[in-house]
Amino acid sequence: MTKPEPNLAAEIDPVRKRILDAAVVQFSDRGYEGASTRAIAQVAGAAMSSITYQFGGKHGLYLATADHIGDQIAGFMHPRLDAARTAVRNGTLPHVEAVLMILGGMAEMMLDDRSQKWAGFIVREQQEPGEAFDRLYEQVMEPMAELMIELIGVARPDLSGKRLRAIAMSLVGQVIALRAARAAMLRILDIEKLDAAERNLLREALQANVRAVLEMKG
Amino acid sequence: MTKPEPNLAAEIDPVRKRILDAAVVQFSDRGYEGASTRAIAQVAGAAMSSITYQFGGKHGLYLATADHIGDQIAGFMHPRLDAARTAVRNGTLPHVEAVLMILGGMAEMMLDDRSQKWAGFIVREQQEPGEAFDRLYEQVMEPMAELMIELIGVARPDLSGKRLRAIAMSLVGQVIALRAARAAMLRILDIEKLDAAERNLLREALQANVRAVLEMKG
DNA sequence: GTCTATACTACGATAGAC
DNA sequence: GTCTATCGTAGTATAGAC
Repeated sequence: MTKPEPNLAAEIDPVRKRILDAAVVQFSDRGYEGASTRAIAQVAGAAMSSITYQFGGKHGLYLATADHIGDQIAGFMHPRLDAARTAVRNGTLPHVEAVLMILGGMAEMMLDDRSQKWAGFIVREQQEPGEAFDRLYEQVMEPMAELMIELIGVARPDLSGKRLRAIAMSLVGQVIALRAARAAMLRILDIEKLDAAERNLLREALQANVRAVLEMKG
Repeated sequence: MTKPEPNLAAEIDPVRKRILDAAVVQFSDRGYEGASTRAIAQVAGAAMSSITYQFGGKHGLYLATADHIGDQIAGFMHPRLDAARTAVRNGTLPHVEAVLMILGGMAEMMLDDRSQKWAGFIVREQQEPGEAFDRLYEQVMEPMAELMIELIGVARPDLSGKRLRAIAMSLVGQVIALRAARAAMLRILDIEKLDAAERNLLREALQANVRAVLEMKG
C-alpha cells in the first residue's frame, strides 16, 4: 500500500455523482430555467464552479442528468425486458403474459416513491423535447416500446403497422398516467397517499384492462 | 351616444386577458420559477407593474392562470358532459356509448394543437400539486371523473368502490397520455407531427380498448 | 389603470488561489 | 479537482408620474 489512502466518502460518493443526484431533484421540481446551479451545488455540498469543471455549465449538467435518470430506469427495466424476451423465445411464456410482465414492471416503477424524483424531468421534456429527451428515448423508452409492439402484434394478429402502434401506445398510456397524472389519480381514488392496497388495486386494474384488450376477439 | 367611445382593441382584448394568455404559455413552457413576469408583460404588450396591479404579484397571476386554463377546458368539456348525462337519463344513449362520448371529447381536446399551450402547466401541477391544482381539479377534472365513474359503474356492475375507480383511472390514463407523453407517442408512431390520419387512428385505438374493457364478461 | 424608473436580490460564468 | 471571490445580467417588487 504505497499509494495514499483515498478519501473514502469521496470515493463512495464522488462530487460528480452528488451533483447529478441533486440535479435530478432540482431540474425535476423547478424545470431547467427554474433550477439554479447555486442550489444544486449547495445540496450536493460542492462549489458552484465544480459544475462548470465537471459538466461544462448548466446545459451540460442538464444532459448528463438525463443520462443519469436513464441509467436508473434502465437498471430496473432492462433485466425485465431481457427476461420477457428470453422466456417468450424459449416458448415458456405466452405473449400476453410477457406484455403483462413488462407493463407490470413499468407500473411497479411508476407507483414506487423513488420515481417521483425524476418524473418531473421527463414530463417536462415530453412537452418540449430536446436533446435530453432523445437520449432518454433511445436509452430506455425505445427498447421497451419496440419489444411491446412485437409482443402485442403476436397476441393480436389482426393488428399491424400504425394501428398496432396506436393500440400499444394506448396500453402504455395507462401506465404512464400513474406518474404523469399522479395528483388527479390520488383525487379519483380519494386518498392522500398511495399505500400497498391501492398499488395492488391499480396493478390489477391495469392487468384486467390489458387482458381485455389482448384477449379480445379481433 | 353621449358616452366616450372606448378603445376598441382594449375593450376586445383588455390588458388583463392579454396578460393571462401570455402567462399560460410562459408558465407552461418554463414553469413557475422559470417564467419571468418581465417576459409575460412584454409578450402581453403591458407594463410589468400591471401584473402587480391586476393580480397582486407573480403568485396571484399563477393562480389566475390556472382559472383561465380551467375556463377554456370547461368551455369545451362541460357541454359534452351535460349532453352525455342528459341522453343517458333520457334513455337515448347506452352507458358505454356515453363513456366513449366523454373520453372521445377529452381525446379530441388532447389531440388538438391548442391544448399544447396549457398542457405543460397541468403536468407540472400534477407532479407537485398546489392551490392551482385544487382549482383545476374542482373546476374541470372532478365533474368529468365522477360522471365517468357513475357511467362505468352501470356498464360494469361487477365493479364498485375503489376497484371501479381504479379501472376508471386506467381508462382515462390512455387519454391523458396523449398529451402528457406526447413526445414518446410521436416516436412510437414514427411521425414528426400529428395529422388527421393519426388522430383518427389514436381515437379508434382508444375506442376499441375502452369497448373491450366495458363490454368484457365480468 | 397603466406607465417609467429604480431598489434590491439572485442568477450563470469565470478568474485565480491552493 | 475543488475552492472563494467577483463580474455582468436578469429577476420581482415598488414608488410615483400621468
